[in-house]
Amino acid sequence: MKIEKEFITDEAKELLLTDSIILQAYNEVKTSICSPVWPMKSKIFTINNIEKNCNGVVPIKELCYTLLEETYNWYREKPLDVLKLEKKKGGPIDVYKEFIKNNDLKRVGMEFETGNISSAHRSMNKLLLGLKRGEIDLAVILMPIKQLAYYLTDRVTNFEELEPYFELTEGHPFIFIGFNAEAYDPNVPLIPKGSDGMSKRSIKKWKDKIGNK
Amino acid sequence: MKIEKEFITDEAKELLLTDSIILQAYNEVKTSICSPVWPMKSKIFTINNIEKNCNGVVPIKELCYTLLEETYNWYREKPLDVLKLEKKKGGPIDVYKEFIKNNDLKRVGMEFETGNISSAHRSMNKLLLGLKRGEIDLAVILMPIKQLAYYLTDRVTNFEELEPYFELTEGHPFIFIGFNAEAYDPNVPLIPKGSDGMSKRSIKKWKDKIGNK
DNA sequence: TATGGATCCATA
DNA sequence: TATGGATCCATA
Repeated sequence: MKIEKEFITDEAKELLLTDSIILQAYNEVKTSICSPVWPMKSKIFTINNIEKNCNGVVPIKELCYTLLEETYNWYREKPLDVLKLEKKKGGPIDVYKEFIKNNDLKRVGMEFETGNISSAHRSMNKLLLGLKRGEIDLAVILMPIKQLAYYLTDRVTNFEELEPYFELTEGHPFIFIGFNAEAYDPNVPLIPKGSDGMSKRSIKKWKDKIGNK
Repeated sequence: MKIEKEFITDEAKELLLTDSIILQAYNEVKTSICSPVWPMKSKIFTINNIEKNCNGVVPIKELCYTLLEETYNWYREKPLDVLKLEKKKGGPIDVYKEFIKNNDLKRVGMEFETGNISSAHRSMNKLLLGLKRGEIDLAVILMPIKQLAYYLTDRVTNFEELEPYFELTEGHPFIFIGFNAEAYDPNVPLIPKGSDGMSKRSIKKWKDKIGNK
């Protein structure tokens, strides 16, 4: 997979220039989102473009999550205190990591969005809530660009459709990343839809880490 | 239908106390959301509660829209300039009216939310964008409360599930209204799902008004 | 029961 | 093609 579009708020730009652990976080994210390949034994991600909406989305995230969790030690499903403890309502952040260096702690929350475009608004709002409440220091959303989304499940999140709303994150460190396949080819296998494509690998959840403390 | 929960930001409270046309808008909205009945010849809204998720949602909005459009002269599908003209991306606001009195113009944008809960985040974000850009002066979201939503299509918007995110609208005049059925009865007809329940009545669209100018 | 998601529909 | 929506699924 490759990164093709990006929007970085001024606050995030400033952090990337001045904070080496934030830069490390950003590099881990970029390496991870570029790691998915298709078909599985290929070196690049080639999407079947035989017709509109012909591919499912679930397996796309697989390798990215694996790298984040197993190589870079990010966690999955980190609850926000504001939702879990204070309001007792609302689910966790998709991916999360705490970076510590020289007594400086930086917490990064990320959402890998392949759900319906409306779901991306919830992801953005959740990360924004985490930023406003000071529970994370940087927010990231990963999503396909429109050109790729055309061949995925109808109405999945795409960079261009969320873009008009990026300005709602102004004043906060936020990074939006739009990824694309390296190649389009009607002869590669279709990505299965439905639960067939669901990975059975158990995920590295935040609550398991907490439980082990 | 009846109003059972409500959240009004400080800015909206202030407007309601000081601006008589905003108060009028609010009263029109309240009267309209209370107007739906079921079954159609009844005086109240009684929902079939035979089992979880047994009713569709589309016909619920019917009478509310009718009153807003035909009695109170609200319009449907008002585009925001920021989306339509500037960013050339994104759809219109669901319901809209301009109130004018003594040379004072107040524009109210509203969304009647019966889509998936994630869709309510988009509605909120769109109205917020309209407020931040100064294209509307008051935003309103209408949605079922959880108790009612339990008997509607799975995962439809409900007041309680959006509630943790209300604080993202702080600093702006925003009103959230949660409605409920007056009665629950397993013997009233189910509200049909799918397009069967879709009204064929043509709606009073903003662009038609503009076109007639 | 609660929650994020995945999928396809209807209309312009 | 673009966009809001309606519906049901999977998992905890």
